[in-house]
Amino acid sequence: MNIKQELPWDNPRFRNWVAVARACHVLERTLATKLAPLDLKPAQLDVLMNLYRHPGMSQHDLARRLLVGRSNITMLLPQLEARGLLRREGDEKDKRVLRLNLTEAGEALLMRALKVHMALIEKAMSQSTPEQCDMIGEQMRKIADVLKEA
Amino acid sequence: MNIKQELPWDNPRFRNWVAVARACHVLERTLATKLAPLDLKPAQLDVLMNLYRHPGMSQHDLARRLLVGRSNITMLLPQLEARGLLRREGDEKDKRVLRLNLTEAGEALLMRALKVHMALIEKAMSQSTPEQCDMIGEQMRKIADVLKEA
DNA sequence: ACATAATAGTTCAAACATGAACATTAAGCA
DNA sequence: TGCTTAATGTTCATGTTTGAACTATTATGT
Repeated sequence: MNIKQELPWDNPRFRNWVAVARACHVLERTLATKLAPLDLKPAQLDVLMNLYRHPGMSQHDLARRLLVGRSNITMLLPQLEARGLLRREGDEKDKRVLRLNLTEAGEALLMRALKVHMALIEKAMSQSTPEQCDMIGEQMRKIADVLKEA
Repeated sequence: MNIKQELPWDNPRFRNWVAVARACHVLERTLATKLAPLDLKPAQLDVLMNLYRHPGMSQHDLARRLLVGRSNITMLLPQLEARGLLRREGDEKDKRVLRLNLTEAGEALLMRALKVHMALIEKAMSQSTPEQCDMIGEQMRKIADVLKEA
């Protein structure tokens, strides 16, 4: 009955996932400090990125994409709207939903922030070959899919 | 001068890292709900795990391992100590530091939580071959190293 | 030895995320 | 139609995380 042999730390999957979580954490914190000069938080950058790629999103859609609660979005958007980075306009057909769009200023700030974000990711992933990098992305997408049904 | 061609979304490294971040986020949220019956948060589990592996740690060491501020530890520990999961004892040599150790109850709860955590990770990583899994861990450790100097 | 630096931990206020309860609007169905 | 159910977004109370200022203790340098 050797308990230690059954410990997670002896399990490669466990050890390797811990490494993933740590890398994520470190990159997130680093991004936060690098974005500070732009007065942007990582969460806010996520919002801008998603609105750029999916103009006219509703708040609910945005919340689901960001994997956060709807109330979080409600608290997050007014700051960005007040800074003139995005617009919230009521949908004509469905008076419940608010359509979200970036402003010019929002796009401009996004582009500056993306340079920072991109540089950081380049630095982080520069150790991996393209094949390794693609494989990682592929596995991670599978993981997200598997866990969605959990 | 096609701006779109330079966008991060066309860059494999960027796209693949986004997948990593999403997978982490999903697993973290899932873990939180699965740990709820034990009245344990992921952050608290991290504390117990680190104290199990490194008995007698100081709060400062713990904070650095968890990539978190020292004040966070100060806020976090009293809850766990009040539940009898760990002990904080002053160091004899250096009266500034508090040495942290799990109690029996702490270890017992940790073992139960680890079963949950382990099962979740097994499920998530079951899609990857052992070779892929090891490669992912290796790359992630490199990333964490590279970013520490940033 | 003594003044200065650095370190460990705490406190506090502010920012942030969360989930439940709520109002408004839309959809489904008898 | 009218009634019930579902969906969108907001509000609010709670708990968490953070960073800066603070106290107490140890290290360093002259």
